[in-house]
Amino acid sequence: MRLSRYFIPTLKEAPAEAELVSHQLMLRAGLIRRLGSGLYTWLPLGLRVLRRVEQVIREEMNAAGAMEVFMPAVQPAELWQETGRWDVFGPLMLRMKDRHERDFCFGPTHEEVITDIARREIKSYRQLPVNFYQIQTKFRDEIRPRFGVMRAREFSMKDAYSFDADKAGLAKSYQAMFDAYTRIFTRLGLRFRAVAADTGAIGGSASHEFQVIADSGEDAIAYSTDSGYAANVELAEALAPAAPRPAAARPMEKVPTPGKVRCEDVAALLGAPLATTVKAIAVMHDDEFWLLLVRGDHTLNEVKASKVPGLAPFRFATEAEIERHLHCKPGYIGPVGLAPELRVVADRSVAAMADFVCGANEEGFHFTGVNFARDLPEPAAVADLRNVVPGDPSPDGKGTLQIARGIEVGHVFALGTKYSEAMGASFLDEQGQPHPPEMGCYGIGVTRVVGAAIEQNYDERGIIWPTPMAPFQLGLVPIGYHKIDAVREATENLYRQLTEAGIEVLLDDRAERPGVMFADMELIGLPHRVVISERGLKEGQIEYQGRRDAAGEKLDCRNAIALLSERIS
RNA sequence: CGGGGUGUGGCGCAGCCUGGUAGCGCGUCUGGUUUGGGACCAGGAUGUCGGAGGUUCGAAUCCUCUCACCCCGACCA
Repeated sequence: MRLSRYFIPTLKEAPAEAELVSHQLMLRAGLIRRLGSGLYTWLPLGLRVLRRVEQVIREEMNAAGAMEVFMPAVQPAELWQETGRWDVFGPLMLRMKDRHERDFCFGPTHEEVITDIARREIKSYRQLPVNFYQIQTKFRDEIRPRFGVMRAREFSMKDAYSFDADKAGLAKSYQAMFDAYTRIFTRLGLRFRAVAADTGAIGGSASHEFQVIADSGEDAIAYSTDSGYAANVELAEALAPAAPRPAAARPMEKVPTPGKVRCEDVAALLGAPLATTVKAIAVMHDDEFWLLLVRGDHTLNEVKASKVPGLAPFRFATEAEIERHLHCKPGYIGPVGLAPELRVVADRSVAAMADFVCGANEEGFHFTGVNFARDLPEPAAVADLRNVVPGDPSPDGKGTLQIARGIEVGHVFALGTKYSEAMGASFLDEQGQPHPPEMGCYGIGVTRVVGAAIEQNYDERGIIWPTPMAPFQLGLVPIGYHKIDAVREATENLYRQLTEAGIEVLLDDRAERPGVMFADMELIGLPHRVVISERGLKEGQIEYQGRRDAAGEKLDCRNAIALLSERIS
């Protein structure tokens, strides 16, 4: 490709709208342009990268036995009403009406559509197992689109759906996808980790997220220092403290804490460690008022809280509700002296505390030296309610946990029969008995992968593409292309030979100064660069430099093609 | 949805407080000189100052409404 006839609108300065490095670089390198909030046009260079990612995905999905299909982006509401998700999805789903006033949505996902195919077409166990995938544009009306293509509203996703005759088959299909994903992200040159993930309200037997490790990631993942354990913090279990609760040693006292609303402030005022305080979090389940207790230095994990029997779905209580039930303003509430009908759930670490500090249910006062059994009843329920923190013991008993940030680029999910049952899909087994197929679904955020790759691979000069994703393999930079015949001839010669060798070359044949060409080439991040100059040609040499190399290296013109082919393949 | 902020040429910004009819850098176009790290000189083009309404002799500037975009929050007892 000749740069003079190609379209790569690079920018010296990053537009103010971009905060994340990958977003800035994608704009500066001329990969994308924003159309509206969470909506991006992929320009030619960006699209080439996207196609590269898709290619790797297709190869590995096909190798894993999945078959590509292409489903409609726009879906009729009736399908979603069958599974009840027309109402469940809420404002995240973009809805529209056709000329007949029929309801449609722009598909945020495709379980309903593929299950509709399955119930029409899959009638016999002989047709199983089967796995369909597509690469499709999805739309999710995110609360807050941000970070460019990382959290866009319209985005490209590879989604696959497996159908099996039984749970053992599903486990196999799931593993096959897990392995395929591992190969895909490995081939793409990403540093990633598969982590156990929450199965959420959907249930199911297994779920893993594939997280690209990056400080800018929106997800927190916990991993063990000494074992393979890794899980999304939403899911990572906080074990109960190993030591039993100490005996009460101090009397309960009410102390004035005016204006001290946060645990940190109360602890500082009293000169007590934060870990000796307890915060009470008021939540509502319908009309029931619940108090959740976590240690002052811990934070509530809402996913875990929603797994407490009887609590889901819950929301945080309003100030008025808190005053009605506790006769006290938020900031001073606590578990002592509660009306018996109020429900209290203590985190495991709170249940092991003695002589702790908590709100006195009286504005401006806290209690110190509080003890279960003596000053208040033992908590009605004890559960794992908190987010793990670095240094917690690993749930598998090996080592301690550390926390890293990750960008979720893939998610595999064992669904079971939720959708097949809801939509009446069934097949006949060997005995002629009908069963709903066991389903799995498997997603990869294709557009997000591009952003995530940049987050992991850039320097002060620009992008550094992992080779399998690079839009071109090699950039050819002639110095004096338009002035010096020898340079132009050598360049054209090399360009032709490299192209014939199957290497994708971007030739910078613009009449630009060398500095501009170098800067642009580094910004767009091609892995290999060759410079051709008059002075080099006189020595019979050209100059090669890898994008990560500190300096160039001279190659003899006569065997340059062979040497370059070797490096690039 | 709540809070904050920003909309001025393709990009980055100044001007606004204290009204007088728009400016800087980059980019872009033309000519010339340059040519191994984002050149220099000269000349040029590009703005309904997000939109609507109002105040005023006069509005980018003041007022009202509105739209778009960005950031933060939604972990709080």
